[in-house]
Amino acid sequence: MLRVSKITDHGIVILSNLASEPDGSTQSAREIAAEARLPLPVVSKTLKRLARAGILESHRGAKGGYALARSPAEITLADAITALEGPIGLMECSVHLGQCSHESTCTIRGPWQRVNDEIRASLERITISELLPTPGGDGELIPLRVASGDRRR
Amino acid sequence: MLRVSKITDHGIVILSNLASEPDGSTQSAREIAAEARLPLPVVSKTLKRLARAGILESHRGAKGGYALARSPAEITLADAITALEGPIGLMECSVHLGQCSHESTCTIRGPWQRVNDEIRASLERITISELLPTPGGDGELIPLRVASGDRRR
DNA sequence: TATTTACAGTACCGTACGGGTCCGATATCC
DNA sequence: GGATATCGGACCCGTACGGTACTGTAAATA
Ligand code: FES
Ligand code: FES
Repeated sequence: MLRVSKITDHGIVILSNLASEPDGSTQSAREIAAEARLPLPVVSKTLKRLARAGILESHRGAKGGYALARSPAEITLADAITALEGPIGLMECSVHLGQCSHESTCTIRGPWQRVNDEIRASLERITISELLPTPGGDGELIPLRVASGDRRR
Repeated sequence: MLRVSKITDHGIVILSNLASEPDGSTQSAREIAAEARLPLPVVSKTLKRLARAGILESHRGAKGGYALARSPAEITLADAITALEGPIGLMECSVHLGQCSHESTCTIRGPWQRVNDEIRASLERITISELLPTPGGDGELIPLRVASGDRRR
């Protein structure tokens, strides 16, 4: 299905929730889980990964919690995905060579690489702040800048 | 990693190999496996899926085998991926609603959908024939039409 | 028609990863 | 300094899927 992993899914939701808070505010894992209506362990694990990748700041102890390490407009979807499930690579050989059993006979590596780059570029274009409803109006969504005219099937 | 499944990976390689044969020619699963240097069972399963999806024609019995059901230029990557691993949907809720536990509180569905559409559009733009080396020159690759200027990180 | 070839479908197995639990480390507050 | 709250890391478990094997069925050939 070309799906991002479940944990990434959760992570994006969490990030967008955090981004809609006044900036710099820290929330505990428990609060975040409640807001996202997700089980605490899952949220906790997700937060840990995001913190380790430097997307979130973590503060321990009482009154501790997590906060965005930088502005939502500076966090791209590619950042989040990479942090949560590793480098973006559609195929095994997209991430580093020598994986596909026999690159010698395979002529499609180059073209695949371009597809990969194109998709990564798409994901790098979108930031967390673009996922939020507009601060003023409720429910209204910021329109995305789509790369080219969208062509449905 | 935002990876396509392994079977899709194999499928694309197989399709590109078939596409480089003179068109209409059928090859047995055994031959195809030999050419792709992949274990026969894996290739066999992959071919079955592609045939069921109508991308390949299968012919049983002696002298049977598989052949492309249509021109390589008419088979997009999206077709192949959909055939091999189901509909393209980055998140659970991208494919059909009512999956994400609580769509009511989730504000990011709309934007995500656009990201999904954009990526699917990319995959629909690329055909199998574009993965092949140019028929005349050896090793030279047909340049892809990238959607927009590629911006590396 | 008998035989051979090769695809079709089903069922089975092992690993990988999402999901969950537990204990240790650290900062705040009394 | 003790108590409490919260994050960090290691470990365990169940499911899902890639990989495999087996049996059935259709087509070609003699
Ligand atoms: S598919 Fe990976 S090198 Fe060919
Ligand atoms: S509805 Fe699926 S992430 Fe919100």
